[in-house]
Amino acid sequence: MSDTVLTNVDGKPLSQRGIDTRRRVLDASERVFAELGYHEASIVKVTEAAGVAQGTFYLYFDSKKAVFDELVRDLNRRVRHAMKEGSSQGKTRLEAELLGFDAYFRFTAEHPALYRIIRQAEFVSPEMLEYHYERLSAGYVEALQAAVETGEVGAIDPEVTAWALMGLGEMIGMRWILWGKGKALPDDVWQELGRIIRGVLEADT
Amino acid sequence: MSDTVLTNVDGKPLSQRGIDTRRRVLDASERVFAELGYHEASIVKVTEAAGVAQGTFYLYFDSKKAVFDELVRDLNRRVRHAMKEGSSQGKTRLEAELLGFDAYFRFTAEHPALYRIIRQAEFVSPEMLEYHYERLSAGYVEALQAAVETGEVGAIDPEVTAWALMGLGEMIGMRWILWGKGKALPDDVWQELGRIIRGVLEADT
DNA sequence: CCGAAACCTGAATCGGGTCTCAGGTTCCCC
DNA sequence: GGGGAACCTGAGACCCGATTCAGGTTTCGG
Repeated sequence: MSDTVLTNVDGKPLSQRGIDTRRRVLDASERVFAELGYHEASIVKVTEAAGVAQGTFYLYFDSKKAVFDELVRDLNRRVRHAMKEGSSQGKTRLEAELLGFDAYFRFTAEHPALYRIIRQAEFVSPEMLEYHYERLSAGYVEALQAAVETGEVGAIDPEVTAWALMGLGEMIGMRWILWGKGKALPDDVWQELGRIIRGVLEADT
Repeated sequence: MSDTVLTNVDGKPLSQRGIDTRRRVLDASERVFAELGYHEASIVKVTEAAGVAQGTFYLYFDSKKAVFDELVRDLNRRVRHAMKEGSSQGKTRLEAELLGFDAYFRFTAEHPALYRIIRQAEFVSPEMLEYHYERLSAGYVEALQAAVETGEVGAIDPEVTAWALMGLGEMIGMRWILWGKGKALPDDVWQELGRIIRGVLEADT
């Protein structure tokens, strides 16, 4: 994790003013891409939302796709951070897993852009789609692997289990957070999700 | 399920020749949309792939979005049919579930268009995205509900469980079928998936 | 074999998108 | 308070796409 210096398209480092403008454009991109989707989100709309001229966009990003890729990286970093933060409070693997899910759902509620942008990546930037899921699953795998090694959970396959948990969380999040009214998981759904995750972490006896 | 008569855009029934041409355009759409994505898939490319002129497209479909919607309905009908077919051979709920997954993975291997088109629906046609998942989950719910009622599985919530299974299947399918080389689930992954599904169907003791 | 219905054609219309660039403006150090 | 570096502007060059439509071709019952 090296801190990379922000640069303009020519590779020159930015002044504080440049850094701020770049951030404004990136944030505006998140909003506009999330609301309209990649293709409907024109550079005109993004720059309007950011309050800058069209040309300014190209001072900081090579292309429309480049800002999309960066958005994926940015959101990915942020969810993983939120999830790690949440799960770190857990005393057992199961508790940690549930807290991680909770953090994930909260993040989803606050940043629907995550879903909406990832969905588009399939065609806009397939490599970023893989990047996102690979990194997300890596976090799970690591934690599950550790839990297997300490004997806290039985003989499960961390890789397959990680992807299963990820898929299950994504779908539940879509159904109850994204499509739901309250922007939070209803209690009974949360209960049931607990049961399911418990089942998933249970090795054959 | 009423058989609907195929018509041109004015609502007139088609002759056999018309039916064939319409089908050619729809099939070409599936191929082109799956390969290039909705936005890159121009009507020019679709009609070229179908071997007809651009105008012909509009004899059978109102718009580019209309053919997309129909594609979703078509693929949805076909996966559900394949899954029902597969799971109906199962003697127990678990066995049926596994056979359903197997059918789903086979379908995915043969029709990657399913994933690729559904992903796009988020922005192209949100109502079709919901349509797809709602109908898919409905199949699960019905079967799970029945199994709960006969006491074959314990006190699980069919709705939440259905969406969890769906999400898990989708993610595993993406990772090992769509991204994988062999277009089939490796044995060890399949084993592990069995364990996971078993866990998901297990009510609290 | 004729006439109308059904089908097919593809150039043209119209709208809109990304990215460039020549010309300002602001900042900041000396 | 002057000057160069960094930053910003927005009109327009250039490209591409969905949809239409006036005119041709095929089919088929009688």
